[in-house]
Amino acid sequence: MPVDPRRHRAARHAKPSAQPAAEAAAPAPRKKPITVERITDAALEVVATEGYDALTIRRVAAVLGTGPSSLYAHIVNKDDLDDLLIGRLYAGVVLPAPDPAAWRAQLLDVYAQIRDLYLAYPGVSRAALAAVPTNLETLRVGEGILAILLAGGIDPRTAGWARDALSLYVGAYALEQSLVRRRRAEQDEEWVLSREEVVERFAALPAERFPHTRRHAAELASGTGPDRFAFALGLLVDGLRPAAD
Amino acid sequence: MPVDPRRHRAARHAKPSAQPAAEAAAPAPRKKPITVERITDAALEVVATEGYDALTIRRVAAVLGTGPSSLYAHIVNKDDLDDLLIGRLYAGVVLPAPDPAAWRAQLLDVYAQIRDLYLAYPGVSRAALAAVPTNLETLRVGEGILAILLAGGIDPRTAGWARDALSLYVGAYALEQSLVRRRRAEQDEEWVLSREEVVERFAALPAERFPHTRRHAAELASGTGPDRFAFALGLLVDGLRPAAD
DNA sequence: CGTCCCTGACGAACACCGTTCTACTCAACG
DNA sequence: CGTTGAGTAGAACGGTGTTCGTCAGGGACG
Repeated sequence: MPVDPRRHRAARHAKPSAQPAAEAAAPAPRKKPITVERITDAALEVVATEGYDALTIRRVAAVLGTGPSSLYAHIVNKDDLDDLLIGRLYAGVVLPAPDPAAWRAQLLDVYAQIRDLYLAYPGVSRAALAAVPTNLETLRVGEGILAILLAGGIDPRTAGWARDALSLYVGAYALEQSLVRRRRAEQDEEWVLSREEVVERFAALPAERFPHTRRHAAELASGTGPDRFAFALGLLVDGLRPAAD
Repeated sequence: MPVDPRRHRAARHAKPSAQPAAEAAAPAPRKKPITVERITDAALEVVATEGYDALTIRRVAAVLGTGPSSLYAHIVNKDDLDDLLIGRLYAGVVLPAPDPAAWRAQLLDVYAQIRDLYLAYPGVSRAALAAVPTNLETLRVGEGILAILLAGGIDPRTAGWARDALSLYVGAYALEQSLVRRRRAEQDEEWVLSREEVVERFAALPAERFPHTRRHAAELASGTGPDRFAFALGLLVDGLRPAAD
């Protein structure tokens, strides 16, 4: 049995039943052995250049110059690869030391980091939304966000729920934004629209069925992606009131 | 050319350049011809019973007792099938007559309908998040939501952005919820956890790296899905203030 | 009535996907 | 030197979306 990648996977998650985990420091590989490290690198490269939809086992194997079956000695699954990927991504999130005076700004900053990460790797937010929540790196970021909220005087239960809501929104926002950009990139289809076209099309709707969409077409199409992002996060964050001010 | 399903697709969306669209009312099909209607029915049935992941062209064709290629005379794409699906789903959403005195409750009611729809057809929210926003049925529901917000005195631009944010959150919520339920259904894996197990695992995290997650494990795992849904929607909706009260 | 033609249905096939089976290489160890 | 076992792969299986070429059948027309 080739070391059983399931064991490696377990080590990347909150431990089910504290095992000391047999230490095995591989000392000096000679040529270029396939490692979880290199697989993750290759996967990240694929996602960065071609988007998450292009992230297939075969594509990653091709980057490493081998066949698909070679990866299965190191990863369990495609799901496992996704897990590796978002672990690596979240490892890059820098968490501020919680400052009770600036908790809102700190929160917005961390989520802006996550958003930019998602947008830099188009489509990964899909994997992030589907990720098992016990990945150690996502737990680390979650702990950091929780720390900021608690420092802001938010009670623990509310903080946990707010963290959930914010994470869900950011994931969905990035997913939609990635889809829009992809559609814009494949502009061979006629389904991509400029802002003016959207306004025009809304304004052309039958007045009796779509009076408001018609009348306010310009306002509906207004605002850039980041504007809408800031608006939604503001709504969520501003609704949080420190307990016993 | 077999009628070109692209034309049918276009008819289901906000029109790009108002064409009268040649009327062709097929009067009396004799046996059981394949229609867009029947394809949509079959697709809905598959999703309801086996989830969105099981929705494949072949699966739908099998329900109709034919091969996969037969569908391509009526639909353009798998994407088109998704479009049909969410159009049908949204057609079932009932929109209240906007009441300025009850706009918050009306808003929550409509989004609860959408949430329940998504949860009744596990995974469809993925298709909904990816849907082209010009589908006529989604436009109809969007118009209804907009009407409620405007009746509540929200200014048009804010209303549009709020509608976006709410829709994104509801979609992401339903997606995550569907995934959780699916994982719970395939409990052969050890990656499914009861609430007690989650608390236990959080409490077992290293104290120096995860102090808050550890201490507030119970609060973090508290609350049912609907609780968290209501909390997040409350946060978003309560942040909206009628202009010039 | 006979013929044509066009529309919808469909089987086969293509390229790709995740995953598994099996064989093979090759360094480490007794 | 012989054995072992971990890591590397090639081939294959069953699945996916989509396209191609064929074919039946019925309405239109001479």
